[in-house]
Amino acid sequence: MATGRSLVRRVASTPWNARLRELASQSLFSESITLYRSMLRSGSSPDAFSYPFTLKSCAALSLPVSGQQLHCHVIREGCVAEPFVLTALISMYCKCGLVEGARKLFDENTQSHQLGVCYNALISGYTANAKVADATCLFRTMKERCVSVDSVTMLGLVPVCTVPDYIWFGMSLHGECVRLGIDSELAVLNSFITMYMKCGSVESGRRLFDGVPVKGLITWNAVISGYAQNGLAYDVLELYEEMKSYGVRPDPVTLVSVLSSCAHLGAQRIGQEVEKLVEANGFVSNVFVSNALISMYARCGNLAKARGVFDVMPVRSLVSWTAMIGCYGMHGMAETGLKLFDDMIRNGIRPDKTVFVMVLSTCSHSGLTNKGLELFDAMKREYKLEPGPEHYACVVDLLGRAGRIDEACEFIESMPIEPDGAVWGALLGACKIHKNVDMAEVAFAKVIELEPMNIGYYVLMSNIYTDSNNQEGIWRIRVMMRERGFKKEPGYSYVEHKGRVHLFLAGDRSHEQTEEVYRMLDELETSVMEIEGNTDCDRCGEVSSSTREHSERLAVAFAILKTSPGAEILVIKNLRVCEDCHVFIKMVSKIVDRRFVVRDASRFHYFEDGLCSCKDYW
DNA sequence: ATAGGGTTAG
Repeated sequence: MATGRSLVRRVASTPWNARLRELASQSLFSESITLYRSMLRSGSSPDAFSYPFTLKSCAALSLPVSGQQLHCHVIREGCVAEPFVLTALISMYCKCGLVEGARKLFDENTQSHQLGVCYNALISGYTANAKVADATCLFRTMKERCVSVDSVTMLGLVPVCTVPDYIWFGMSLHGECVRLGIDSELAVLNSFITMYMKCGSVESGRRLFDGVPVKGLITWNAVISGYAQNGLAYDVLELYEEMKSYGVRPDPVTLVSVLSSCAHLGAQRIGQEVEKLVEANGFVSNVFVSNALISMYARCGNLAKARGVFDVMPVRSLVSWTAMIGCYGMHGMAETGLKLFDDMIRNGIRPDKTVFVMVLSTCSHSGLTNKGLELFDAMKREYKLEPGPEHYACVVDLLGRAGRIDEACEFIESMPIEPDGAVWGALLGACKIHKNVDMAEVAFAKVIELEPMNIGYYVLMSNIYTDSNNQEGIWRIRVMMRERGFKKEPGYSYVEHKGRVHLFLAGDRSHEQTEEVYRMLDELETSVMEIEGNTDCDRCGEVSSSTREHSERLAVAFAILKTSPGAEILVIKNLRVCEDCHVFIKMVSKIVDRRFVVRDASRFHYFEDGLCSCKDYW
């Protein structure tokens, strides 16, 4: 081809270049690569003006082979030294995940050492490929060589500061931007807002956001997704409304965060509104959006709709399968979930660690002990995945629930990695179910060493002592808790009503209809043969308040008051529904003849006609 | 004429 081509009369490349540029600027990347190919076929030879566009297309589509081919052409045409071409090549290698190749190019062409854009391309390449040390190191080199740092350098560098350890570095960068006078550029502000949010400094991020005079869509998205990532689902919905009131139109990124917050809060009505918007704007083909829809419907208890979204997706990602499988697990439908897992494998999708967490916990919730152990084995042997602490915790849970406590202990001892709090916590939970006080004390000592501030474990241990009538033990736990000075009760529940989410806290009286809610609660309690008690509730963490004021009861009472007879009631609880409340809701479902769906931290409970879907309450 | 950049899920 090459020799043949040189015989063909060379045609001026300018019209080709203009078209290449047009396509690339419209993000029609594969079209631009096709055009480049026909350009070669027609006998016109590309020049230094053709490559940047074509390389950019390879970068955008992550096509390393085509990119390297282009690199060869560049060498043949002798224009590697051309700054625009060199930078485009470096960027292409980075975007295709070949950072070493990019670095080699950078080192070999020393003229790039004075070009800020080359540093910028390489730094953002390091950042995108999680090479934090290389990124910061190159930034230092850049300054040593007196190459000027600009806002694009910052945009490439700031995203490395997304772990709390790097927040100081991030703040120093912020200071540097002020000195350079680029701290008011919108993109720079956006990247710092994101940085603070990802480090968990939600207030700092919000303060920066409030100070931005003209906010862009990404500015709004940065805070909305930051709230979502920090579990502030309520604030997400609030800010989303505010954003719309300013006339800013949400994009798929916004809607993904909003949907995930609806999932969190059980706000199906709001989620459905978002789905309408998704359809109206043609975002249905966006995999992120569809995955978020699946998870929203699943976590709102609407399995059929979740499956409906899943079934019509033209392209499913691993995340789509994982969300769907996890959703069957939460609903106690282990068979369907495991069948879907098999389907996934048959479809040639390689499982990852997360999907294994889903299938393993599905097995343990449904008592499929051996099936779970089999899968754990297959994970290591067949799929060559290194189990993490979360997988070990699942296996301990699997063995523990089945009453195989000794095996669970041996398993922990044989672990090649250090067990974390969740592993010992799973053992502690098993000891509660099977009333093994001695082992519980061992597990408890370990677990509070690893997670001293997790209140749930203290409550669990206290309840194990309660079950065995060990007054001294109960007292000891109380003292420990007092010493550690636990603050307010973290138990809360949500109910959605008329497109608004109502939040209830244990013993809380700040809800606008508190009077009515408590009256209804009293009424229900008179009807139910109430088990009075001030015992600490197992795992639900709502300590030292009477169980009769637990958040899920307030939510139930409110929902009965507000919704029409016959309507199903969905209550979301952040922790676990305690035994007392479980019994209470069961009885209420008979008295008021309503169906209750309660989603707690790990699964769904269905209450109807005095019965509950789960035999064993967790 | 041409290069480098910010937000997204289980």
